[in-house]
Amino acid sequence: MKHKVAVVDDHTLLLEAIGGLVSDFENFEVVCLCKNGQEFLNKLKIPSNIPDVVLMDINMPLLDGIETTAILKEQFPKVKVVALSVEENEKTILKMLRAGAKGYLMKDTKKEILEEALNQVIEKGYYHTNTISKLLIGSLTKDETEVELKEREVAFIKHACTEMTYKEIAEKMFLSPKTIEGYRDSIYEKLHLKNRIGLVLYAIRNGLFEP
Amino acid sequence: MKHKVAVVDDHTLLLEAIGGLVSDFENFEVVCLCKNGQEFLNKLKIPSNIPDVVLMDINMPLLDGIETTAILKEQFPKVKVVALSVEENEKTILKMLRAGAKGYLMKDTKKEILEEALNQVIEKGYYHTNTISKLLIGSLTKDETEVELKEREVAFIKHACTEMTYKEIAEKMFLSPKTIEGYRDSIYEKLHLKNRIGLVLYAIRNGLFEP
DNA sequence: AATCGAATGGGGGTTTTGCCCCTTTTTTCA
DNA sequence: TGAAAAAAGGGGCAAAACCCCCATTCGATT
Repeated sequence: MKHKVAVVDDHTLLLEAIGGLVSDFENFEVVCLCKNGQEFLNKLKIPSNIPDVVLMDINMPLLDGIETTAILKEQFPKVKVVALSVEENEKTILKMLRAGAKGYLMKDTKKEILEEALNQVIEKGYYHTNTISKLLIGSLTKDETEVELKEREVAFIKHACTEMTYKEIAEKMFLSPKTIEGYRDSIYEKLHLKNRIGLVLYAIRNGLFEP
Repeated sequence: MKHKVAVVDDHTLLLEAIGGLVSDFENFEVVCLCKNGQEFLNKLKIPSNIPDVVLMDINMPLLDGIETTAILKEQFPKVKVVALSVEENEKTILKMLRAGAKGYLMKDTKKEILEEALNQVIEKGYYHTNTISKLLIGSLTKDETEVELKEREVAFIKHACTEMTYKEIAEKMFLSPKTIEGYRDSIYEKLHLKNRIGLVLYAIRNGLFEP
């Protein structure tokens, strides 16, 4: 019997194209094509839609791949998730793996590798390329002090990614300029930043701000 | 007789998947799958590889879609290019169209639309969605004063997208800090920027700097 | 030869930032 | 309830950024 595969990706063309690719594989059949996590989770209410493996994009509207994977892990722990992404940064990949993804395929994967990955996920429960394995090992040694930012700090950072001065940001946030400077100083220390340019780049690289 | 299609995309999986999709279309056959513009242009030396239509990604290593399209337009003006991209900014789309692309497909295209686009490009010579048409019209009314940046200014901007001070940038570029300030001032005026944050955002949004 | 315009560099000013120190108020929690 | 820890706010200072106007050099134009 063929293993069931679902594909979740907001880019319709890729969704259909990858679906087509998978349906050519001998051991697999496509049971579900969805444009985002929300739609996918809804479809799982019909048992015949429940797949063995999900090929999941990370950046999606409504419900992204990381959240979807986390919810899936709770509600359907047997369903394996293979992340399928087009250039992501290290932190995002790690988040996805922590959320419970059993595999991670990069953009430049051949279809034979995709088939191999699906087979391995079914048989061994996971599939990781060398690149991802190294990243995982690296993440263990790296100081995982997981700097966390407060709600107000994140709001401030978003404002800092504009041409406003701190005084203007203070007005926008109904706070004293001195408080804003306080946010800035503590953020700089936590994140080892030297100036506002560094802060803007941090915000962009970590998805706090979309340029 | 079937029309010949080439697909050029650095993401192997997408390349193969889209190739698979196209080869299912009735009027089309895939003659060429390439990972970048360089490889594609090389393959055209063999006449049987010359396609009627090229589905071309924009962001590629070695030779990107815009340059490839421009070269193709010179050497093989009969070959139609349809850009196929995953989230690009307005300016990039316009550059691609100016380079000679006859169509532009966005990420969320259904395969029926892809087939329709290919057919129309063959028959009418072009295919544009409403979104692109509006963008084209908008680009005509918009003040196309095409602010152009000098070579040195672009180099400076790239350095400005780091935590370096202007003095440090000056050292890196073997120039006086005052010259750097001069670059900055003239750029701010040309682009109507208020401060360095604005410059960084401009650089990112216009592809001068990859965050 | 005179002129123009770039590219480069400078003087001097104000504003904004970055970085110390500190106090008051509010929240949390043992 | 009382201590501790936050959040919010403040003073002051040096560095950096911003914004003027101006000088020199050098190659291209006419």
